[in-house]
Amino acid sequence: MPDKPTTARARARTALIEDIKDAARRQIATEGAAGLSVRAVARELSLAPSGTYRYFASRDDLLTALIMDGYAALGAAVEQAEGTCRRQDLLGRLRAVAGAVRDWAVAQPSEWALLYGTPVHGYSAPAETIAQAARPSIVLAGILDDARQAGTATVVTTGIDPGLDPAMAATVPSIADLPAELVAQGVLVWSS
Amino acid sequence: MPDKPTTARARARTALIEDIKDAARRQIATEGAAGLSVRAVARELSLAPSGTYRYFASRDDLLTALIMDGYAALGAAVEQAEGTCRRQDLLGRLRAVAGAVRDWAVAQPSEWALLYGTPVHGYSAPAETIAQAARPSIVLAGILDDARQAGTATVVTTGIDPGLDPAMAATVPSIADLPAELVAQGVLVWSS
DNA sequence: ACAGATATGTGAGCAGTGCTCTAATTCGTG
DNA sequence: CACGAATTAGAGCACTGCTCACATATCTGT
Repeated sequence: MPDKPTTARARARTALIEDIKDAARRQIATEGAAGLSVRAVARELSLAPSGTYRYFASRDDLLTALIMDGYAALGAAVEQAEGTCRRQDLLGRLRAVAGAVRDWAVAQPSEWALLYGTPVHGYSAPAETIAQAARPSIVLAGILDDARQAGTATVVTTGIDPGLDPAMAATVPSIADLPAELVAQGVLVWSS
Repeated sequence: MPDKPTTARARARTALIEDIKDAARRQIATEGAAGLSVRAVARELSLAPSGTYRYFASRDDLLTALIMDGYAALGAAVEQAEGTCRRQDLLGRLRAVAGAVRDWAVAQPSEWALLYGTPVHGYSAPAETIAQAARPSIVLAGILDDARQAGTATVVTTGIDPGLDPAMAATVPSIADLPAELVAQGVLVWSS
């Protein structure tokens, strides 16, 4: 919760942080996540390369911030889409979630690649990202939970070989179907 | 068909090329594709950084060679696996192909990521790679063709939403099932 | 067997990268 | 107004991909 009467310097700081992230996003869209250059961002904003380190401790930190923003945006989109459906309409909620993911992915391909593409370098997601990253899965779990309580667990269970994902299948037998659907969409998207 | 009486220099060349690729593969396995460093492989082989450029014109060229090798190996594995099945055993051939892909992917995760992960930087696959890349798909197409001729085209068509892949579905209506299966496996693999 | 052509390896050097550190400047507050 | 804190600039280190001129080893035609 940001205080309203913030000092001019603080406002400048948050604004510059946003500028940096925007420039970085722009650069990622054209050069790819691996081509993100702190110096290039600095150039685009006409400030010294070392200046950016006052706002992001490292290139990976910047990347993490972008990823967090991405997960938050995707999570919000998914939650919003699912919220338009009646709670009993399980299949509708499922389709809404899948559609939201797909729409978001095609609308922002570079962001999608950032979230679900092959990890960069030796980058490992910090702990604080998983909370945001889990949001779509939480929505999903909610639907499946309602489905199980309704006794229609196998509502859309397809012919996917159950042995494919032993871990998931063991915990929640009916979880394999939608991930497959999402995954198919995702791959279609980031492969084009 | 390599001539047997090759000159000593030529043999040294091909050997060194193989050494370079091996070192690069090793490095990719630990650092990721983005962390491939020409200088590092040069160090590992105790030769001058510029020396490597006698064998690969650029870092991207090296990467391309590794990708080609990967596709060739995967294609060979798929073809070999499918070859062990009787031609009439369509479902068996399908499972053989899917299993071969999965086994290969788990056995060489870094190679798999190299082939089907998010593209690196601004790297675009040269034309000569597509021939190798198509080999698994060709095997697949062969099975599906046999299936169609046998009149059992919908042998394993699952509940996957046909609208997901309009292009593919339009050309070959029954092609959507196995790719989904493969894709699910692939994502499971490279995400771990 | 001996030139001459050719392939190979070396080292310096350019432009770029992430990141650190020190010095100078600007800004907010007592 | 003056002091302390946040911000910026700039130099510098170690690394990257890549080019070039030069020396060396190897193959080839006579």
